[in-house]
Amino acid sequence: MQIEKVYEPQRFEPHWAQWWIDSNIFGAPADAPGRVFSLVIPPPNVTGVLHIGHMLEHTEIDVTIRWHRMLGDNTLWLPGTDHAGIATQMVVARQLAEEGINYRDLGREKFEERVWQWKERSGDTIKRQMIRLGASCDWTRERFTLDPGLSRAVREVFVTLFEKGLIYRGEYMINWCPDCMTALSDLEVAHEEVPGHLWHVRYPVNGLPDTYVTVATTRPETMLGDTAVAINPKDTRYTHLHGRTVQLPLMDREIPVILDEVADPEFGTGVVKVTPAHDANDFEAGKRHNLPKIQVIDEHGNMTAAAGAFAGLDRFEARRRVVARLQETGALVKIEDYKLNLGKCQRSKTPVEPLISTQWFVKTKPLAEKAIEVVENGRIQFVPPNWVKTYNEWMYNIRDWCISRQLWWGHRIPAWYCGNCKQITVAREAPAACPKCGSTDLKQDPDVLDTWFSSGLWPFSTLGWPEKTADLAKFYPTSLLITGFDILFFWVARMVMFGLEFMGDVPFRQVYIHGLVRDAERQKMSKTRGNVIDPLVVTEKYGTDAVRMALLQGAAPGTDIVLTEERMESARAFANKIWNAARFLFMNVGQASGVPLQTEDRWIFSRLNAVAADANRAIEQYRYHEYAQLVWHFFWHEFCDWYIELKKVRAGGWEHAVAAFETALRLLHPAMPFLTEELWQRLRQNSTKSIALAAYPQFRPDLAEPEAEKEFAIVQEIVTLARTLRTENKLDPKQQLNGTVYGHTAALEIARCHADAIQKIARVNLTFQQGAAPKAAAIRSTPEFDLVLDVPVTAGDPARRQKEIDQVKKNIASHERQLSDETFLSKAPAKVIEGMRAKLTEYKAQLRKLEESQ
RNA sequence: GGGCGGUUAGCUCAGCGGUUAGAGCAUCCCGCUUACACCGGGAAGGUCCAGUGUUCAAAUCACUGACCGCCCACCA
Repeated sequence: MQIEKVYEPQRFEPHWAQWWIDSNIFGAPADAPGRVFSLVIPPPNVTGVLHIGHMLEHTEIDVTIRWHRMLGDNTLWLPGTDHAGIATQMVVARQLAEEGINYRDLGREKFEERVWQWKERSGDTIKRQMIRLGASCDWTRERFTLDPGLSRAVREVFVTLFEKGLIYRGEYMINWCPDCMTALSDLEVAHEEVPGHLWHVRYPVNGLPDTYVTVATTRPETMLGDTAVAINPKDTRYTHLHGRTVQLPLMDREIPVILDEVADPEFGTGVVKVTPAHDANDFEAGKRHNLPKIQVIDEHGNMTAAAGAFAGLDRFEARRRVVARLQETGALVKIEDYKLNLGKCQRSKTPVEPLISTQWFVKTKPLAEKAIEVVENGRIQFVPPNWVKTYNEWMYNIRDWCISRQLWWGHRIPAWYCGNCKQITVAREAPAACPKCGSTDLKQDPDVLDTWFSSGLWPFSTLGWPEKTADLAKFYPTSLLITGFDILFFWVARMVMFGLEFMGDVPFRQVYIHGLVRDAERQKMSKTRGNVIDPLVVTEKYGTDAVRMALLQGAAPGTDIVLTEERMESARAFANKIWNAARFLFMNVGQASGVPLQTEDRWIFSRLNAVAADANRAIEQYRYHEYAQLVWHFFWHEFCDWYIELKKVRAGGWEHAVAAFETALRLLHPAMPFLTEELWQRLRQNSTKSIALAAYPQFRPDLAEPEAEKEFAIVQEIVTLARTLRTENKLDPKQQLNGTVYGHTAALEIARCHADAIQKIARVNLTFQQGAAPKAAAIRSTPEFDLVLDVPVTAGDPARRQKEIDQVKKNIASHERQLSDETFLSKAPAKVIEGMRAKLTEYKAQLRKLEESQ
């Protein structure tokens, strides 16, 4: 059988990627019997191409998915993409801006057309990338959040929640991004600590000459909208102000002193200005005291007419001017440096402006209660489990969710306004006439929904809900969700709430939270840092399998993943190693078959069996790094370094080697699907179509061969010690040496059995002697035997020998100390004591040998 | 202000109560041994952040502290 010398993944990876799809290897029939495993993809945003973080996520998902498929489960990985409202709208708007077009001038319809064009391209790219990365999804079930079916689900959910009173519309203080020109949810505001100032401003008290109250503020420009100052009712310092009013500087407006808990006596002067229109706390205080709300900043972030002399100014310019004016008038008492937590728009990084606005909200408390319960009672499990705390923290302190966005790209809110009677009608489809007055002058709400509203329905909307589909019956609840912690609240939490509310069941049974991909310096990857690893580039350079393997090697639960060129290089070397092992096997297969199993054959099958047990457990527990290391170590350091090397010096029996190799390929397949498919297809000793559908190796007690493992360990030990002695004594690696093994009958018997193999591998001709070894220069000892090489007496290394003796002495001392300790003997388990005694005996024997041979 | 994670070999990380603490990469030495130089063989390298405690036994558990990340939070 011919196979090319060099591993060139680019030659076959795209081929198998396409073949898997053409052969419908990954389709999950809704009517098949048997155990089901289902997972919906965290839909990537159609904002562009996939980055390395996606590749990590998809690799982890793919390993688990392929494993389940090979276990024989009816396995579904449902792929798709998210319209990502605000993010995508910004991308396209920016693109238009580069063409010199303001997207608003284009008009809503034309703009939406442009976004759809963008979506088609981005969606295609994402799909192509995923296919190239070997993601074993069922593409016949691909979904997009704006698909008609999913849009219907959105309307159904909206209307139902509205009818239940869980969605309401009202005027509240919301986070407003003056740059994106839309309302945001609390989650879309990123708080950042920035240096700022605390300006102390004094307000004259009416009716008390030369009396002032000093307030401290970080936003002096908002004072133009002050409608009160507040003091704490318990604050005895200010009882003389009760019932009074103060004069608002710059505006010359008389505002009341109110008694309210917003004022913290401990902070600043204990007096706080109240701006109900531009601060969430003040908004609440204003409601309590029936204060007027004066909006001095508009949606563009500019000062309104109500700001008097400052009208029309940008809010930051207004701040400078207000401060300057206060200074001039002597109202500014003090400027203090102060670090403040500035809320910025997650997308545009613009400081968010708290504004009063009429928006749609989801009443989240009732939904959250159930969502907390299912995690508490274990119906949903988090891996690693510490995420439960984070999840609960958020759920217990949940606040209502502002879901309306003043954008064009997204799901239109299913509400219609009557131009005649102002009635608002919420409905699944556009009503023909106003149900209240019969007017046909109806306008749909121009706003769209928060992207996460539709993402929250993803586990069931993608399966056909609200229709009662076979898919839904078969695959909901999904088995597992694999995603990043950054969208735990945005997405995971919402899916749990919606899933419970509309399906009456959890959306998934387990959530595995993966880490972040970082660079060699542990830095987060970002475009601005210029340290991003492009999946397409590295895939082309090292092969998909190698990149997957490199990612998996770092993918320990609860940790971030460091990905470096070196790691990918070494993973590629691993692939090359397997490739060449296959090449060697193929060259020899067919030669002298019919040879019975040798010790090394029994050993490798026994090892394979043990690795199968470990690999299954590792994947099951999402210990991808462990799985990667297991197969890596097995292939390279057991199969190649020992097994093949031994096979070389045996006559024939290659069919056993091929059988072991084939099993190992199946073990490796979830990690490196392309390489394993390529080699497996070349082997083709199975009637199964693809290795992706072959059985995943399982542990079988009857395949364990402890005697063969023990026997082989002695062979390994003799060979390794012979090599050590050779290097230590600076001997030519090619020189054939003579040596003697001293030891007890059992060990000698084994050694004698494999003398020919040892002779060829270690290049030592062995003789065998019962009993202890005499003094020799080149000697190495184990508890089982001594190995002496016949080399010039001068060649030894006394320093190394002394070091070894010291180490053994130290071990003996510590063991003796332990074993003479009464408490230890009375409290430690017998197994431990026994083990320690045995060890002590061994050390003593070893020491004797070392000293005798010195 | 709360919460979560981390601190182990030069680097990146495993290990998370019982033998002399491991891996990959990097380093040093020797080898083009007829699958593979994307290779083989050998070696060197660690007071497991500090302190206190629990325990017969601690890198591993608890507490305290230091330093580094991250998340959440309406004190002006």
